[in-house]
Amino acid sequence: MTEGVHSVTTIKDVAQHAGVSTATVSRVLNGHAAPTPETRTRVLAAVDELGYRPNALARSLRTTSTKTLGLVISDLVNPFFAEIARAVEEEARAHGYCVIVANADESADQQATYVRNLLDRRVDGLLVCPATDDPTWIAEVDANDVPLVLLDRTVEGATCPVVRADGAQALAELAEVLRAAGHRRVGVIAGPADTSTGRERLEQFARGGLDLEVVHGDFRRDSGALAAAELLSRADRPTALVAMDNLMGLGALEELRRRGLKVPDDVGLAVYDDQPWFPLLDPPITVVAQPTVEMGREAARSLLELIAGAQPADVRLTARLVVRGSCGEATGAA
Amino acid sequence: MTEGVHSVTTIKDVAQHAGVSTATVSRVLNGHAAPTPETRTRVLAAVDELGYRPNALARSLRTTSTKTLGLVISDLVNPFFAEIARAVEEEARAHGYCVIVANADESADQQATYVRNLLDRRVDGLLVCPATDDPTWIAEVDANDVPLVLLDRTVEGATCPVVRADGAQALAELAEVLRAAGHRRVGVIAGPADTSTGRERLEQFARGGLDLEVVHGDFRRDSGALAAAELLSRADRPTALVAMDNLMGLGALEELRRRGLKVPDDVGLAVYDDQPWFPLLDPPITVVAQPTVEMGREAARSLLELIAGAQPADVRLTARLVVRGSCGEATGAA
DNA sequence: ACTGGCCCTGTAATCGATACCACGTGACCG
DNA sequence: CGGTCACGTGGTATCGATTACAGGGCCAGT
Repeated sequence: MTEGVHSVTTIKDVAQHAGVSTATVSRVLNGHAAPTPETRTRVLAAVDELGYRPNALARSLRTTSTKTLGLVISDLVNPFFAEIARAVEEEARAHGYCVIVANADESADQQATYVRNLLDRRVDGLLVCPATDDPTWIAEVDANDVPLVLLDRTVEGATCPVVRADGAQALAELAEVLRAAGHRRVGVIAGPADTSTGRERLEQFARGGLDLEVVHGDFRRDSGALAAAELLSRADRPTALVAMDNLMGLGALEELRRRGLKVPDDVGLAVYDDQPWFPLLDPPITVVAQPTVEMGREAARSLLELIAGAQPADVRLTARLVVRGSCGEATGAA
Repeated sequence: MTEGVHSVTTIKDVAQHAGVSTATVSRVLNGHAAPTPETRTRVLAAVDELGYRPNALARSLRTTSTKTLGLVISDLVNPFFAEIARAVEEEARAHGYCVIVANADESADQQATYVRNLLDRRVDGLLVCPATDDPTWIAEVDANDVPLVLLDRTVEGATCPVVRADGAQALAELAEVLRAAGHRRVGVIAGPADTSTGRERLEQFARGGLDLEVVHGDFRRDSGALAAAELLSRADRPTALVAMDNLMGLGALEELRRRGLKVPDDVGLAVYDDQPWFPLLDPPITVVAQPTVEMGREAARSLLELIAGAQPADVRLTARLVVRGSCGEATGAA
């Protein structure tokens, strides 16, 4: 338990202390067949006494398994992704895996760097929320034969499982709610055109048949404020705004407040992604809520299956509309 | 660049391809003295052609350095910690280090498990936001001679550097603001008594001389709602609530809304930790804002210094009061 | 009593890199 | 012209584990 001089104890020390070979120690620790109950207890006693813990690096080098998943996330400060990260981590832990979270900050470069870094560390599998459509980094993952699952967003020619939420229905309903509340011209604060979610949400919402004014943001707070500012400055200002992500929604709210515009009387508002504080606003914000926890969990499950050798199918969960009041009330004249 | 059969290329392959020894390849890749410009380019060409990337596990095993920091955080979904995590990660990256984020979920057990796991992985240093005061896990870190820095919270007999924010001044001012607004009996939703921040904030606020009703929460949302409910149900209900953490503040806000109580007329409110959406509420929430980004950055810097062999001092940043209106206006009769 | 087989254990190779040491070569100097 | 020194390079031990293989002891069967 107590080493006078601090020095990491190795399997060799344990072997010596227990009067056996390192092979035997290893066998005991890995529950392998063989060791006699008697040697077993002797080894375990030595382990305990020396406070021995196996060096994970050495072990992984030998076994080519790290029991570690890599998670590359677009933006850690985005609560949507933070929640996903947590769910992934929980599911992974339940299966004896550890997760390394890397934050790409919505940058394709940084994402590529992290993917490489995680591959270097020989993670057993990779979970990525792609920052952009650029698929070049995938080749690198494939070349290393590392299982890969895409989360939330997809990229061009991805052949790996994808886990995401489908908001088509919810966005159609949202268009209907806006129309019913008398909105005809709607300003959309869309995500980047080079992300699948950016494009899809816009496209699906466009099917609602409303007259759209579109400005693209980058899924971050400031871009939401900027986009809102631009939309609200236009000659015939839209009567409602829809932000396609919670952070841009936050930015839009800030801009509305700055301009002293009242929701929903001056301008209606809806946001993609729910947040715990949206119901606390006055009025509470109407949102498209994504099943974040399930997304994280399913993604982790898929990846673990892939690692185990199975061929999990794509997972498509459904987002749902939560009407709260920030779009105004339905008028008789629908 | 393209390997027909997927197989990881090792340094041996590169050596063979370039017609040199593995030692030379290693020297080139590590910028060591020696290699001739000519062999240099030849090796680099081979590296490029084979798409070789060194195995970080093997390298770390040999060098006993992983260029990795471990960050154990109390709760990843808490935006306060998420922001800290991001700052840590950014600072670490700037110095060529990678960060493994582990989420203890405010559980001492899970924290201990993760600390052990990170030690097993031979991180070069450890950054911990302790879940509780229990200091037993520190012995383990010390036994491995791994540099340690405590973040946000401290524990009993910690001999390592600590980075935190000092809210004494801000809390004193808050007490003054509340008093000026006519509040005398204040309900405090305090953090757990077995965390340093839980105790300190309460104690420092208590110095303000107000009549306090205290209920302890656990730094999470639900406990904030529960505590608020209890305080508001008491016979002579406090005229204001102070939540000692943003998540408990969120819970308290939800409870207030549920009861239809208006802030600040029915009950005043202040929260420890600022959040981007607090200014958007009606009224905007008065808060004690912590310098989260600086905390993360300073913690990372301290740890890196410690790793480099220096003896960084404790860092104590200051939190500041941001008065917004949720505590009511100062009345003439102060 | 001898032998075959099983069970437990130890020896040693191995994972993929780094680093120490020694060696060969060319240059420089006396 | 020979010796020394410096520099570039290769061979090999090593990091700390796992694991294939081999060997020794013991029991049972004939």
